[in-house]
Amino acid sequence: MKKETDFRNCSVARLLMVLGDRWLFLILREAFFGVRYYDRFKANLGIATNILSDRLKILTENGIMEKRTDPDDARRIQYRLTVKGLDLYPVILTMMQWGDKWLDDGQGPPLMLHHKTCGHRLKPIMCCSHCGKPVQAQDIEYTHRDGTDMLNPAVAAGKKK
Amino acid sequence: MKKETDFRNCSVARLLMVLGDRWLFLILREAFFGVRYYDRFKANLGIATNILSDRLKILTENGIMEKRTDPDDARRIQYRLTVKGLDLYPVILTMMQWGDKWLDDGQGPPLMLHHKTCGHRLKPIMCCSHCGKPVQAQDIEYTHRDGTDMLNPAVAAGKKK
DNA sequence: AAAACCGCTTGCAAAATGCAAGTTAAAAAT
DNA sequence: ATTTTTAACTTGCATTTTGCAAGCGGTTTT
Repeated sequence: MKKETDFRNCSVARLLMVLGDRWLFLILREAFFGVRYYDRFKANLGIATNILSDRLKILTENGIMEKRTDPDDARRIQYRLTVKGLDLYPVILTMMQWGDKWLDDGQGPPLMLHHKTCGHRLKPIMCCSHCGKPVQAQDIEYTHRDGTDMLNPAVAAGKKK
Repeated sequence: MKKETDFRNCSVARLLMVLGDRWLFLILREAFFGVRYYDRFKANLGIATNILSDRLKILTENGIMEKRTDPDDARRIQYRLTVKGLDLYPVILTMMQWGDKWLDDGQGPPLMLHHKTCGHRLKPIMCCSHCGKPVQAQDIEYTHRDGTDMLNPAVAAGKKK
């Protein structure tokens, strides 16, 4: 995929230009589980060292993770999620939920989430911050800020071809 | 990435084994915007034809989209999201939101969402279905169904190394 | 001082990608 | 009725990306 492509000036595309790789998401998943060290990422994911260092570089260069030398051992480097990185949690959660629902092996979800705040098992749902109702694809309309037609970006809104 | 890898029996990893590619997500984005035809996906994304047909094949083989011949023109094939595919909406939405927030070009979000149900601009948030509060990474605890330690999967839960 | 360990880098073979050209079947135009 | 156009691919090939193995340079332990 060419980096210079505009992709209809869309935030999904922008995210994918940074995170469009399986390994990146898997590293993030590990990070959300609390993993912080190179060798642990490597061991848990079975990822090749060159790929791992490349991906960690991408994540740090994009401000999603940050490097920190371990105060107890100067050889070790901590990789930690930044605020920007922590903000990716809903993406990982929604992925997990879809996998739980549609890629089940018949034994139920591999991982259970517990919501410490309320003490119950977490079932996350996407809600409208205004009305509080769950969000569904068919309830949403789109408007592009530059007036582009969503279905045919070559045609400006309101103008007929 | 090797397909046979288990990846700690995680739903995120399972999803990524199917959807671990930029193009797949971009095709899905188009589909959620209402795009249904091969030539429109091609034109809107600027994707090579062999890649597009390959990705559409992956999506249909995995039950995320389905092919349907157009009743008005037997040459044309409609690609539509299945229920399983529509269920990926929260993933796309959370991606969009993160991009809006962290990859802003200073002009605000490229795309505005309007919630038809309540008539207001949509700002989706992840909530706990039980207590209704927004979900944050630090409020969640994990338990693996097979007792695996999240940080070190080689160690069973409760056992010290 | 020697050995072990951590986080890489390098070399190279294999796979994935992107472009252009060709193919098949249906529909529209002549 | 025949030719032309259109839609959705497929194929060939050069370029790029990936993945494995081996090596390397600091830091800590022995």
